[in-house]
Amino acid sequence: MIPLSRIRSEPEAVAQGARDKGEAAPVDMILALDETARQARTEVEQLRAEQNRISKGKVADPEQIGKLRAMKATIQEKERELNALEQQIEELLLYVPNPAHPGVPVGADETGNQVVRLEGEPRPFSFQPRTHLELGETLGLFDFARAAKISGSRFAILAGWGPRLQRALVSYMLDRARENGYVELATPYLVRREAMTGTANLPKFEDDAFRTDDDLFLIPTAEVPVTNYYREEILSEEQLPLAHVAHTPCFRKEAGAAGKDTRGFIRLHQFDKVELVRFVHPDNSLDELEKLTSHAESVLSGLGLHYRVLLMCTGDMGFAQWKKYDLEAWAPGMERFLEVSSCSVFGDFQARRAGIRFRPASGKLQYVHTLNGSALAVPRTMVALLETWQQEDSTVVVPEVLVPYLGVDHIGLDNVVVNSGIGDNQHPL
RNA sequence: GGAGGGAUGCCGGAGCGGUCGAACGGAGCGGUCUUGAAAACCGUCGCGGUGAAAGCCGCCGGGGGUUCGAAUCCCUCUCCCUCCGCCA
Repeated sequence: MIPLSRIRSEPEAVAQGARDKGEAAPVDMILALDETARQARTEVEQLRAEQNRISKGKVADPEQIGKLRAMKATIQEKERELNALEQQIEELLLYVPNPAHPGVPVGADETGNQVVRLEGEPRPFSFQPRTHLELGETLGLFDFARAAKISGSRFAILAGWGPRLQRALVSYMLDRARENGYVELATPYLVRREAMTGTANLPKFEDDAFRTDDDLFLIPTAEVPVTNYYREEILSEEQLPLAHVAHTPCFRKEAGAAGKDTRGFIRLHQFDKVELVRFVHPDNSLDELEKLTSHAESVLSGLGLHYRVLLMCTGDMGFAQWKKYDLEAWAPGMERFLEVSSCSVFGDFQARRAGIRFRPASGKLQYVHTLNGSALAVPRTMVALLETWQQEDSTVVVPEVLVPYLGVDHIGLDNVVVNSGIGDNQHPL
């Protein structure tokens, strides 16, 4: 949340920051309401001061009591007006986006993003690499038809080696994060409205989330429960930076993306993700973003995947982000880069909404800065992995770091996992 | 689901209609002492708004009400705890 004081002191910068992101900030409306509210506040406070002065100590004089009684009615009325104004301002403030850091390139859409670096080598192929869908067909990893039967489109069922590969990836990612100093949390997948507001998924993006009858929301990312972990708390300066990792499913309506990636494993209503979250001192949050990004990257390089790092431009970085990198892994079968991670720093934007502060050695309480990044989104990582490490016979070599987790060094036709016994219902081979 | 109890500053914990922004303890900060540290002692110490400052205003879980006056009384919401029931 952008504090009202900042909107007063630099309204044009805030408005421009919004425009750069392709959004409209209700800055003028806020300023107008604020002007009215300030006048009302002065009036109320003066009346209050008067009231306090008179009623200091016990009041016995009936004349005074009569006067106070009259004042009370006036104050109550004015105060009601003031409260209404303040509430409107608060509500509008929630719709003001976080202006990007000055170092972020201004751009309208993904064409404005900058490739910061390219890492690893695309693996050379002596044959035409297949897509993960073809590989999955051969190896019996996915079952989209039955997923649709049960849950509709954009859901996936993993089968055989599929779920095992997912578990291996998740374990690897979590262990990686722990090595990098992140304390693991296992969180609820349903959260309250306040938590969604804290990370700025609400109020503006309510349509993107699944909501229950009890006004709980299925988390769109572990960012929500983990960032809100320290909600309304005052941390000590020595605790910073705090780093947490969580593996959760993520639920997204993705209403805006209709018609894009409608089939397969790339865009799902539910997918697994390992998320890194950092709570840091405001003085070094930009350095912390580099650190966080490198932690996410270490998973990709560990898996031997070719990837690129993009600095997102203003128009493609989102409502709350201050600066953001995307990590995209190369999928040789599909011949495209897949977004497997977004690493962002939010400044104090989320901390203000969630009330996460710390006590500096001297001076007033300050808001922490928050960061988060996927490390990584599991399905797309799996796609890049399968497509990268496939062999000509459609088997897949398991990257060395995953072998201890998976227990085999390749996924193939010889060791494919099938049902057996009565009522045998084999996956496609 | 049923019956009770509770929510106070960074933390613990008093307060139960007026001088309470809140006793007391701990933590923190400043100091005395010490070669240094610990202990002990002294002092300081809630958050936010507004203001150059003095000050003024608000805040005792959220919202509403009673009253000249509410942390204290009433209503309501949220959360936590205890007991019973149900349940993986």
